[in-house]
Amino acid sequence: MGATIKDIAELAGVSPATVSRVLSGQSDFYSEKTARRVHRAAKKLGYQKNTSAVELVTKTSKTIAVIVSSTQTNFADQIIDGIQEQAMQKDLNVIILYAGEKNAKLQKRALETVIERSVLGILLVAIDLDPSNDNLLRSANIPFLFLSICFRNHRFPFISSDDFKIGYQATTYLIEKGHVKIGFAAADLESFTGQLRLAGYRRAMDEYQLPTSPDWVSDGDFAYEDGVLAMKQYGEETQLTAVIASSDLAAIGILNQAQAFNVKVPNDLSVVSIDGTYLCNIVRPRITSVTQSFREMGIKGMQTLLGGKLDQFDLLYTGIGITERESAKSHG
Amino acid sequence: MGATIKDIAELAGVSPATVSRVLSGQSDFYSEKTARRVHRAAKKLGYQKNTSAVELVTKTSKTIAVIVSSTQTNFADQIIDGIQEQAMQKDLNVIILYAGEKNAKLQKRALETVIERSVLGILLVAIDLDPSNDNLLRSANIPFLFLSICFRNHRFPFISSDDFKIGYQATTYLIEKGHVKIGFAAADLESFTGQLRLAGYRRAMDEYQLPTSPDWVSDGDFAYEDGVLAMKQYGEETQLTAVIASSDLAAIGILNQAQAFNVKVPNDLSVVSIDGTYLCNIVRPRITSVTQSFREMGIKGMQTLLGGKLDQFDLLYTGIGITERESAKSHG
DNA sequence: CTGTTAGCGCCTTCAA
DNA sequence: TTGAAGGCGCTAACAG
Repeated sequence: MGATIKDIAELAGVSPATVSRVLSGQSDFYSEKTARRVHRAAKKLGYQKNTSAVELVTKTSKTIAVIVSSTQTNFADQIIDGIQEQAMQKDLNVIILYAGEKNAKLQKRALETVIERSVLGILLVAIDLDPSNDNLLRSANIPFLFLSICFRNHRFPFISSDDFKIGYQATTYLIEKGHVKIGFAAADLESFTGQLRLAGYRRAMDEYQLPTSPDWVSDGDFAYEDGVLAMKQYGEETQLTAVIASSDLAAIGILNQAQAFNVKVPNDLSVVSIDGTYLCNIVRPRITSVTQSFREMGIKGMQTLLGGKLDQFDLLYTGIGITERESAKSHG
Repeated sequence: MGATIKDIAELAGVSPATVSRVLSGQSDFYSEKTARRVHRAAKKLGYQKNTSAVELVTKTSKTIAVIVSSTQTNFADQIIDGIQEQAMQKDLNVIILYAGEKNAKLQKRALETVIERSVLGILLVAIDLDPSNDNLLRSANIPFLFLSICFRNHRFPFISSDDFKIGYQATTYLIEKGHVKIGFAAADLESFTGQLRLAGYRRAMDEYQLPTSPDWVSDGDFAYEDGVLAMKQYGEETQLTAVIASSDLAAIGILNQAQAFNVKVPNDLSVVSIDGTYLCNIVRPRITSVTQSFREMGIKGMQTLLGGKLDQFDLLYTGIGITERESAKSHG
């Protein structure tokens, strides 16, 4: 293939070791003169460093791996943006791998790929790791951190929004707007995230001594279709005056099905979504949301990952906040 | 770090060479018995192959790299899906890197990262490579192929939709619906893609002997805001009865600004977008689009990349088609 | 400041 | 079918 440091050494009339020192920028260990000679020779030969060789001997890599749950998670972009920003700043490379949705085999494959390459660190974005892969990840001896997902019992270190608070805040927002009958739609109730949010919703309703009904809670998977289904479940003549959607896409599903029912948002029904991605701004009516700090999640994620101490890592939540738009209004 | 084949060899009572043969599956070169022994030892030690070492000696890698222009290109997901499908099938790993939007430095960085790792092949999705990086890519001696972007004069091999045809087809569709005054909005007229589509639009208008006006063509960058701006440029009282948007997001921008103007879509104004991603289905009215075969682009991309012969590669266009939805209707 | 030497973990002849 | 030996390209002591 390409030229090696040996070729450069020959052309520049120095030893390979010197070339190595110059090229890897170990300043103070070579003279300006030889440095220039080496660089010139390298350029002339179109030299490209062989990362495999470097990593083989140094046993460290300058790339961090991001494993994402699928191509469909529309907020992952923001998290990755934050990661990239930090990587740039710290002169690290980032590679991204997809691990599908709840697919143990794909997860394993992605993990193996990055472990075999002994990356510097692994960030897992919205990955609900199959327990069969726990050991693989743990025994690799590579720092890792989960992003945008919560675990029970400190199974793994993670950074996420406080999902209980998300549910709580969305609900109190609506209650304080005068709503009493509030739906909770399209979250995956099997997931810890979904359960936390639901718990937050229930707590808020309880605190205000508002009755709830199982019919108001619809199961799903955070998807557009789940929003549509939820609205269908509530029905054309629903008694609900407000709904909390588990994601922006789910909220759009609710909006569209409401329109099909000729239920007016926000006049007949207020909708609050969770996430607050750009989608909230481009649909009409715009969607009021509990907005998560995804970009910050990426930034904090990188900082934490690189900061070490992941073993004694104690829960870090990134901020959330209500962004008011047109899809929710006061009731009564 | 982890165990090496030497450790395994010791534990299994064979030579490292044998372990290597067993683990890399060179069947016919070892007995079942030793194979079992080796595998058992490997599992016991939690062995993970050191990819750096393997690649250093074999000089080949089983991973293909995908470089994407940014996290914002919402159709890239579909292309990547297609790529992943093929990779899965051929037992290849894929890593994804972002190269920003028109950012020569980021492009260079991404290229270097993957070249240094001597990946099997490089797929560049929606990357308008800065000329300063042409040489880097070419001299790496790694097969590469551009996806979803066109080049003049065979600068690089690519697979894309036929952008001229896209412009032409969108226009004739509207003309045949009776529209005469048709806008062409929010495409980047500096890009070859934008120019081709515009040429297609003009050809169609010409063929039907329809006059056009420079005012009907708005420049932009395929973004949501460009759609909004285009509609503002056309104005509340526009004479246009139809507009072709350069992307789904741009179309949504047009929709929203039209609504702000109280211009009814499709009654007062028909809108056709280019791309046909899921966004077309979740906004109201749904958007009629010239739909591109992004997934197929990914699949064909992988096949072509791996098939070799990229030097004598002759243009391959993936299919397009009109998907009728509610945002466009007959005029007059 | 620079050259020499010895591997990193693995694959691959070559011989046995 | 297996083992021994050499080397991939690079870095890291250790001398000088």
